[in-house]
Amino acid sequence: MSEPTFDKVLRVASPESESPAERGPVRIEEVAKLAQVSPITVSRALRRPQMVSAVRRERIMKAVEVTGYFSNPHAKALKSGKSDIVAAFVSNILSEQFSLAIEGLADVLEPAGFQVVLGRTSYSYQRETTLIRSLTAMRPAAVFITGVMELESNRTFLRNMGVPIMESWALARDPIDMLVGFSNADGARMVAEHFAQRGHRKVAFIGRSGGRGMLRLNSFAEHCEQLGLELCQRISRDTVSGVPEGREAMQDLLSGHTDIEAVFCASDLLAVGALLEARERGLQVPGDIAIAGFGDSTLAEEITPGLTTIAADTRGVGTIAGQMLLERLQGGKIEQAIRHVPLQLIERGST
Amino acid sequence: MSEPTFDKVLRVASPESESPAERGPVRIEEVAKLAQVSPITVSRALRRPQMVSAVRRERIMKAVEVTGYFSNPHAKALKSGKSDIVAAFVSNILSEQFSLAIEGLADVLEPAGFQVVLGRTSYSYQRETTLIRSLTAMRPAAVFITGVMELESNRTFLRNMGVPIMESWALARDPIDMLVGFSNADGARMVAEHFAQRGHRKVAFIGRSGGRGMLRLNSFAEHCEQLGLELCQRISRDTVSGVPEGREAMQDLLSGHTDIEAVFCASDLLAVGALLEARERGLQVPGDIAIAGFGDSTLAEEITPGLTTIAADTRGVGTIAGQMLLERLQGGKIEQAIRHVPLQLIERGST
DNA sequence: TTGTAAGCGTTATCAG
DNA sequence: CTGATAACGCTTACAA
Repeated sequence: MSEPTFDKVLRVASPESESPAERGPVRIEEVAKLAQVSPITVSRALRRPQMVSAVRRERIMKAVEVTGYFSNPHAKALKSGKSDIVAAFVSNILSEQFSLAIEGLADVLEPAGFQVVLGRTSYSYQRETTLIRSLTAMRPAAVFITGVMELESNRTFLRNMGVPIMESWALARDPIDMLVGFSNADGARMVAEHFAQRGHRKVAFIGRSGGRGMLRLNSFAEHCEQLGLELCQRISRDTVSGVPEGREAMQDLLSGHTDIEAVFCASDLLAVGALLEARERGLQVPGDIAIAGFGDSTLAEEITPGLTTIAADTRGVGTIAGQMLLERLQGGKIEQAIRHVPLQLIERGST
Repeated sequence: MSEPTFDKVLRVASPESESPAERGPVRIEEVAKLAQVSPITVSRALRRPQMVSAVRRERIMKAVEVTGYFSNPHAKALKSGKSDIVAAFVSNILSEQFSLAIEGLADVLEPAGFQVVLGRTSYSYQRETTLIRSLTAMRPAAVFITGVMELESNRTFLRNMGVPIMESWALARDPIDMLVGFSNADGARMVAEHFAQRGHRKVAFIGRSGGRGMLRLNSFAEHCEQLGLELCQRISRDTVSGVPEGREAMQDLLSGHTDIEAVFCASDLLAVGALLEARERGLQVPGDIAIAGFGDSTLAEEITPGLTTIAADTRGVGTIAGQMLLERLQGGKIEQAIRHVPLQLIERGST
């Protein structure tokens, strides 16, 4: 292998007034000495400024500035039994939708002084259980979950922590504590109605056999029946929902019934796979077969033809979750523990 | 708004042998009492098992099991001055490439008992500086950065922390401590060579005006000259590199020179935007104009025609970073502080 | 409004 | 190899 070429990377000079040569972290005592008060007064000035007289408060703030003091979160957490960490459980950090929710959450919580710490459950109960142990060891101030905790033992464990817990995504009836989500059932209904409006009769479903996939299938099946649609085939897999899986599922579908008019895929990635496969086999989309997805990923917009899909405001889920958690963290009460975020059917070229 | 439909969400019964009704976290003292040793022996048995006799070690491990003890990370960090946290600075958690690197990093570090904590710098020096303060307050065991720290003051600050620091992505010459990256310059060279091979003469560039965009432009320009290609137009923007920006840039490009044969876009998203715009204006890709990107996002593969692009093993960057950090964390020495990850040109339909 | 005293749970240090 | 002791930096409880 030839010698790689180095990149000339930008370097930016320090702005004025930088911290003097670091000689280890500054402790509260140092600030106290400089401000001529006791350490506890510094602590108070920083946490509840109104508890300290204006004169001292100003002296303290100046001293904090000068020394570059930053409270040691471990000492704080050890003494108070509670940290400024909000633990967020995410099944898959590569998911655009989950990442958006985390962004929304962090955008609300970070300005309030909380640190969002991500834990990856990787869709595994084993990982989830391990993770709960290690994250709760950090004495988080609150917990957010992109999804619903399924294992009863983990639900109990979280409940017993005594901190605000926010589940999300599916609109489940009995959250551990609070929940913000959209109704998978409603989304599936919208697709069934859309297919019916378009005059399709013979339809099919592609999705995962568990979790959200199942929720979407059940509702889709139910509403197809109500609307007089014939659900000819249901392809449920136990695997990940990716583009390749969508292709495979479409192959299976087309090798069976050849008169399917519309397919509902429980995720956009599956739908994209299905769409690519259909077109490669010479089928017109939506002429020969209409395809709808779920999730409104960027892919749905960029692909040709655009993918009709169910859009959820996933960043909004994170934002609302953050606001509710913050309210509780600041001592407030939440009257409505379950918040519903409506879905929307986005019509594009694929149906 | 009509009443939303609730989802019937899966619940899974607890497996056998669950922790008994939680009555607050277990402390090391409790374990010690049960195992009939002193707390410090428990601590040792957990951290350096070989320092404790086999008999006691077993008694202790059993007691840990029975009580469900999990060491309090705050007490540990407070006393030892070092936590099990690895701080990871990411400019954008929505980026597929960065997320992959984080996955790779966490996959290596988590099994070794470290917690990867993400901080979002959002491409802002301000945010980055604030974040460094709050993350270093956690006394991380190591630091990972998706990118290179540019501000000199922040570089100094990190260096002074005295923990392993890993920068990444660009192949810069003088890292704070360690670095794993690929050569942006090499990637741009590959594209120039590819265009030359294809017989193109009049080429253009679209990218960001700073950071990686600039690196790629400089190298591209240099190699175009060497290869006898004419770099007719360079469109550099100061904004985000998204699909809409790619469209706009392509509009600008086409409103100027109309005889451009090939365009190198410094990111896949820009390239996708450019590609969509070109096709909507009735141009054949690659017949009328060839387009190449950088990054090999999933989009590059799924779009029609497939996007020729420079692929980097970004998960590999995270994995290697994790391995090197781990080596250092376990007391080892790293002889080669800079690791080069080769790039690869993926030929698809767009060129 | 401010300060004193004590201790959160762990581990470094030193003694045995 | 094991244990007693003290201390990490902060905040709760109480007192002034």
